[in-house]
Amino acid sequence: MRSDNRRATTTDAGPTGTFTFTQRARRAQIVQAAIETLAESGYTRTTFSRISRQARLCSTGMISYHFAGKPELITEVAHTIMSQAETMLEPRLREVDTYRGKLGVFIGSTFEFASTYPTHTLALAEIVAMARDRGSTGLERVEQDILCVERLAALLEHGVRAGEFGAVDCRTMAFALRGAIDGVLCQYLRNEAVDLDRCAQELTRAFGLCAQAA
Amino acid sequence: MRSDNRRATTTDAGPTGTFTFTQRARRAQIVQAAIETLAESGYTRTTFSRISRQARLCSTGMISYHFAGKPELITEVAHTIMSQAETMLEPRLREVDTYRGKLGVFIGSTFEFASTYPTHTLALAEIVAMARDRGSTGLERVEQDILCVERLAALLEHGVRAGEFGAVDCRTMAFALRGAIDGVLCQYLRNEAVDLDRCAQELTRAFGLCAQAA
Amino acid sequence: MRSDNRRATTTDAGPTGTFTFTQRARRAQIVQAAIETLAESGYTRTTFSRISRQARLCSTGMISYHFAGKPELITEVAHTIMSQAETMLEPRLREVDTYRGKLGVFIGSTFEFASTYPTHTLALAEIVAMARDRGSTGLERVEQDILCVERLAALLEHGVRAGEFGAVDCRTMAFALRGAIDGVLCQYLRNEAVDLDRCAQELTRAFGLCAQAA
Amino acid sequence: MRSDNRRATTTDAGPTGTFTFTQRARRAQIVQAAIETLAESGYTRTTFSRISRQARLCSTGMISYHFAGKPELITEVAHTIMSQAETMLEPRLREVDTYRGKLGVFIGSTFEFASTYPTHTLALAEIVAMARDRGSTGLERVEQDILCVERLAALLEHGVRAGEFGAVDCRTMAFALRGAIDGVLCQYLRNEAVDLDRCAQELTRAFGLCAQAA
DNA sequence: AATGAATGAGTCTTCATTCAT
DNA sequence: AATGAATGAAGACTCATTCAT
Repeated sequence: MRSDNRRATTTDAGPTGTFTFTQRARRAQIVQAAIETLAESGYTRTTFSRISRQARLCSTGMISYHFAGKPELITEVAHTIMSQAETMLEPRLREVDTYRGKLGVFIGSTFEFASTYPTHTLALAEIVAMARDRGSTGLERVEQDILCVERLAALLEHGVRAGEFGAVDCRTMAFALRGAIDGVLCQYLRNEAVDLDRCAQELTRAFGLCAQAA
Repeated sequence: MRSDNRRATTTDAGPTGTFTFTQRARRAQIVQAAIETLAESGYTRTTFSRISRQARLCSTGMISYHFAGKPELITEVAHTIMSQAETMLEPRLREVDTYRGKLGVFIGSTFEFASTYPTHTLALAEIVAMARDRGSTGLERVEQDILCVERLAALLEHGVRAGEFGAVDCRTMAFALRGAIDGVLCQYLRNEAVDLDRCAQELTRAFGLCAQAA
Repeated sequence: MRSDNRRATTTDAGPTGTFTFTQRARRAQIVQAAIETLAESGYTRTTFSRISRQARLCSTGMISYHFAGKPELITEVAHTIMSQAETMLEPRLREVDTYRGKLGVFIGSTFEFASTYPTHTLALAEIVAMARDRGSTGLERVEQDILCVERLAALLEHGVRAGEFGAVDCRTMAFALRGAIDGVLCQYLRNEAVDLDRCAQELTRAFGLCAQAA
Repeated sequence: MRSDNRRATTTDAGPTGTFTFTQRARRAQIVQAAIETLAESGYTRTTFSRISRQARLCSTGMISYHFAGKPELITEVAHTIMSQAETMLEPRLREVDTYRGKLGVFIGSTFEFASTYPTHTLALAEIVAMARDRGSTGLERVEQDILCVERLAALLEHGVRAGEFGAVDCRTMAFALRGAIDGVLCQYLRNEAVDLDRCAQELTRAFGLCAQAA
């Protein structure tokens, strides 16, 4: 647990909490190392030892010093990656008017993020697996955040209301689409040749059409 | 590793190997307890001691006595569940002639299996996560068996050749469909209300149509 | 520990105790398997499991059934091998009159036993190692028996009294000779080419002469 | 395997590897405890838990923390003892010119080491037994180092060439001498009264003469 | 007389966490 | 602020021994 001697003098009341400049830098360094370790070695082998080895200038003790525990670290890793993906997605979504267009942007942007940051995507995939496991304490929140399909469901919902999509159970379709995207990315990250652009088009059409004729 | 004590006298040259009646019974009991533990506590917490507690009447040594190691146990669990799903799927596939029909049967039967055996489905999902992790040793074979989309890809391929489906990258679509199915099941297994039947229809249509109009 | 249900009906009040015909046969079979296992797999790997596998027709339970414990089994193995060596040595010793001659016979016969029964010699060597270990309970007696140099010391003593050898500390020289023999056998059993005959002559002369000129 | 936690910052590129001051101290402490345990309890009972008990202040985890595994610990123990013996032997060998003299020094110094450090000698004897066992993994290198008679064989060889010793199979004689020394030490370490000095003289003469008259 | 099955104490090892410095 | 060292609970696995049949 977080050592009591770690006190913030310069405060940073952002969403990441209250940390000094140095602390934020260290946390970022550790998070980066954790991402690389997750992507390279996989969930089970992502131990504090490996992470600290990856971030050449810290010991396992330092990780415990900067993070309240493993769940906090993993949570921060997940949020870091997700907000990065968000950064790529957000402006593109705003450029498009139709919901079908937004759907295409969503899928395409997700794929592009994966091809631009495969390490981060792999790491996030490992965390998804980790978080799905009801054995990992402290990751319940992350699980909700990661697996969250609310945004996607809302997009579909709006599209339905706008008459662009058929009347479907949007939440379920969101889960299906989320799964489909992950399935394709899984294939892609396994170094199989995948035409992500074409695939994005096909998925967009399939999920756009799926309930239209119903 | 498997205790050298345990040697079969009554042979059973089935796929389960060469075991006596009692051995098969114990193995089945342990496998069942492992399934329940996986579903209930998740992969990380599925330790020999939890499994033995679940199976009530044995110590952790007994599991080691009956299984060569953790990978063997997990492998047997996976194969048990998969062959159970296969048993449900196989005859239904044969009842249908068209590939589109077969696709619908595939999705529907997968959903029905999940609703009939949610525990087994959850357990298999945990193993999938486990197997994807590059950190787990000895599960490489299971990984291939579980994550295998060959069957699905072949079904789509045949459908394309028969002119029932559009010309798509069948392997990628198989990954997408596999992912979509898992995504919906994920929602379902999280105790959310899902109309699996309707969802099966929609997915069937979506993936059946997806490239037809191209 | 020896099961109480094992009762001798036909008695055999020999040095091996009181056993029925069947019991003696089983014990011999197990002892033989133990010898082979010791020679092949070495001390640490000589477990009841391996022994019972070597003796194809018995389970580990049977070994416990026939022997009071591991020490008893190992003890019997040692005595079996030693009495076999004795059988080869005894008549030859009687054929020679001088003590120097007897010394040569002792060394030569030991070497011949090793080349005739390398498996037994290897097994005995493993037991020697095992018995020297103060960690193996119940083998104290075996240790005394195996490492016993009384016979050799007595031979030297008689030779000294007869004026054939110089006045040495016979017991110490017996230990040295015993060690020298084992050293050479160690080399021989490691599959190195050794001219045992010539070596026997040299050792005989060396230890015969060693104190003569003193 | 060696915990990844433990990483040296202060380097020590000696034969002991790269360790900090504290690490070297702890390793030495554990090695010392292991030596005592080996000598007192014997090889089989030299478990991490006994060693840690002997070293009073550490848990078994600490041994794993400082050593990559049991083989590494045992190897370090062996090398420690052997280099200690070497330290005693080396300068004495250089003081003597004749090979016969060197032979005497070798035997005498070995005996003196044993009488000065009986615990270390006992411990090394246990490791020899351990290393001879084909069942112990990871000790192959130690086995070669410990059982190595090359040095002795070379000494004899040089003596033969210099005409000081008779023409014998030096390697075999080295094994015999090594064995003879061990045999006597075995007696000595069993608390029997042995006149090591006189014995050294006799062995030197015996092995020096052994083939001279041939 | 024999066995297959079960046991449980004990093995080495891993790892997040703590703590003195 | 940081670290190296230490901890100890928990992990999988082994094996001589016991026991009902």
